[in-house]
Amino acid sequence: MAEASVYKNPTFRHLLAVTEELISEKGCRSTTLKDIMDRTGLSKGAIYHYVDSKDELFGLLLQSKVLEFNGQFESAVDAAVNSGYEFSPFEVIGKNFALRQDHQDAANQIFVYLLSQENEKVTKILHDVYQFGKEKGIKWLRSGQERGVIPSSVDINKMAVLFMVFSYGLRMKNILAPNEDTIELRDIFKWLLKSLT
Amino acid sequence: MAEASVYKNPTFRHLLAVTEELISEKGCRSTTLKDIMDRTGLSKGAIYHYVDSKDELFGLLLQSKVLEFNGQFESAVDAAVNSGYEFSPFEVIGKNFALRQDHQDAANQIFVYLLSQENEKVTKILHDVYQFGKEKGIKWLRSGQERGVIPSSVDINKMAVLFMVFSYGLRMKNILAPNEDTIELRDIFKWLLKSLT
Amino acid sequence: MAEASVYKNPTFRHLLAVTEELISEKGCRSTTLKDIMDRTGLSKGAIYHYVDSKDELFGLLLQSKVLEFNGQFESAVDAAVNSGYEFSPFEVIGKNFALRQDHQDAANQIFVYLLSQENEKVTKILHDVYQFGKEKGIKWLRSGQERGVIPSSVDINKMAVLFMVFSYGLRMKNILAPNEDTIELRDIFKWLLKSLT
Amino acid sequence: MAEASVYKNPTFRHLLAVTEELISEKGCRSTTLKDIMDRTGLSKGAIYHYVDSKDELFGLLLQSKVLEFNGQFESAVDAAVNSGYEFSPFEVIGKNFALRQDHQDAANQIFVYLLSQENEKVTKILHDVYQFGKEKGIKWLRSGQERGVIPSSVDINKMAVLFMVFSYGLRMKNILAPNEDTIELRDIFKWLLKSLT
DNA sequence: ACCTTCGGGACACCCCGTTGCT
DNA sequence: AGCAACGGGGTGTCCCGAAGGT
Repeated sequence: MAEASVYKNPTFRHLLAVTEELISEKGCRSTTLKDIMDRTGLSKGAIYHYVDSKDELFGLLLQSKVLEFNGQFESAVDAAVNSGYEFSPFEVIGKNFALRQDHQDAANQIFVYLLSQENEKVTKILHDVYQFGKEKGIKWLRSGQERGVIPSSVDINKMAVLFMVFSYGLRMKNILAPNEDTIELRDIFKWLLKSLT
Repeated sequence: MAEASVYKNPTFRHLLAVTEELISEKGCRSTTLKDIMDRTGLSKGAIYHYVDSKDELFGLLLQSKVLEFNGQFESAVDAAVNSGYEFSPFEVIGKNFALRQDHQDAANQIFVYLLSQENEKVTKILHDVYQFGKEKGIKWLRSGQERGVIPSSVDINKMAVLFMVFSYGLRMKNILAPNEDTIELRDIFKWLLKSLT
Repeated sequence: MAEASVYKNPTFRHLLAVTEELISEKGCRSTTLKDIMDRTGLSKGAIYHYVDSKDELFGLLLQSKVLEFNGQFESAVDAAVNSGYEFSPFEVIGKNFALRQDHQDAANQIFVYLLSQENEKVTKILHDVYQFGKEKGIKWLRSGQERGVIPSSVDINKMAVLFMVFSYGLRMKNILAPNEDTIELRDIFKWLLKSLT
Repeated sequence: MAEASVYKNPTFRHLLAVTEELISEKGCRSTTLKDIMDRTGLSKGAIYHYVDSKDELFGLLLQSKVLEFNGQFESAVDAAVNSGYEFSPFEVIGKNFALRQDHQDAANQIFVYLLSQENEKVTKILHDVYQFGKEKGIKWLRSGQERGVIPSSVDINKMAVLFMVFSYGLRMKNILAPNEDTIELRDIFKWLLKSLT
């Protein structure tokens, strides 16, 4: 998950912002290059100067959102730790889960859209996003262990993977059956904790 | 999940079979109508006589695979029950999980592909597939309860939904990171057992 | 050089006619698909229904012109034979040479344009056109031999190939240096006659 | 055919060398500016600093090859003259013909490619190349006349033009029907000599 | 002089879906 | 039940220009 430097370029940032807007409005499949051209004011050549394909554009947008989310996450953890308040990991991670369940969120839409992708670059981005989430989870779990909230017997790595699996599964469920069978986060936590001790 | 009668038509069955082949070979996105036309020998008009869009074709193929899988599942349960042997639900459900993790499987590819879909018909099919899986899970859990393998305190419905979420999540994980963090079936069984008590 | 039947379709004939017009006006490279669409009133899809690529369209146009020219040639020979007049082969072949030297002629432009082509279909068409010309030459030479105008010692096949080479060479020269070193038809006749004895 | 001085610049020479390589490998049409950029390591701007268009680049490459060939030709003639050996024009000119028949040769490919060109600069280069070849032929024929190998009655200019026409024609034939109807050089010489005396 | 980054737009081709005829 | 003909939108490739840095 490197080369975040690209995201500094104002034209490129604009390109990403517009793309995100459009995806939120009309979804990935319906967002055409022409739409992007029209709203950014950029030409096809300009866009293809920054990316190699529409899918890569979507992929980079996803990556940027993940990167951005990471910043928020880190700040939240730091704040919780430094404030001296009781460390409440469930709130932070809960937000993460909540976001992941928001079907309209552009990042989620892109994620799902890119899953059926053969493109190598995109595959790499997707894999990076997964790794990134897992590592973040590990970090958070470890922090919980240090504070005694999570039993030290728990296999952190396995637990993190399980978190990811559930997180992704929830996303899918929310697409398939948005308003039925709402799952409470506390149920999942209960389940996971029980399973892992 | 009705109108399975359509699947009787030999031309349509041929159409589905060819489509499945192609998807297994090249993936959903790369499978074009032209490919299908060439290999079936059918013209565009003939294909559109059976379906309204390519996505619907994919959707119906997915549905047919689910229906087919159901038959196998029911037989397995019946066989286990009638054989007088110890009821071994984990084997059956394990197969299900295993299948869902097979990234090459056409049904899985279609499922993922159709997730990023706006089409109403397709949404319905996807929802049906979800419901179908959930109901199957409920049936299986209830059967377990009746035999005393599963404690009666378990909320069958909630548990079935959890299973679905977990199943879908595994599928995603397998696409994103196929060879890392492999989750063993035995681990899954362990968790399931623990969570059920 | 088969499947002349395609040329019966009125839409396709129109397509060819318009393409020929455009090439005569602006040359091959400058004739775009949009030009053809605009003037034929056909859509992109309609055009690609008949041909697989622009180059193939050009190739088929060339083929049709050669076919058409053949008809004229055959008639001319028949007329000469049947009229009882002295057989004057040079006039007919002379016309051929003259046509080949006309740089503006669409067929010539296409021919030159397609020479730098990798496309397999196009290569085949070009080769067919060559063969076709050679065979026509052979026929004509043989007919001359039967009438005693051409000595029987002449190697008909070799001579036909020489004619082709010469014909193509003239075409090139006319593109490269249109107004210099003009080669008079009478000179060509003189050479041909001398070389034949 | 002036300004050979440009060819001294090492970057430009590199540019030409790479372009020649690529054309030999993939042909003119398939050789894109991007290919050239990638292999030279030069940027678009750098390339356009030396040439005004891709066609001009190809044209200059052709010119450089012709210039280079000329050096070899002159040396060969001088060597033949000075060595005191019997002047053997057929060998030298034969090499020329042989080269022209090599379809893979980059110079030939470019030549054919540029024929269908409207660009003024390119037209000029092509014309120059023609003139250059003709003059070389005249020089050689005159030398042959002085030595009595060629009858003095032959119109040198006309003969040179005929040579060019045949040379170009052979090139075309070789593209169209590479392995059929191989023409022996001696046949052409025989024919030309007969025709011109 | 030499080279780069950024940007523009024309173009070819692919691909899905519709229509009317048999 | 099946098909040829057709429409037209979408993507990515490609050549090139402009502005500016070294």
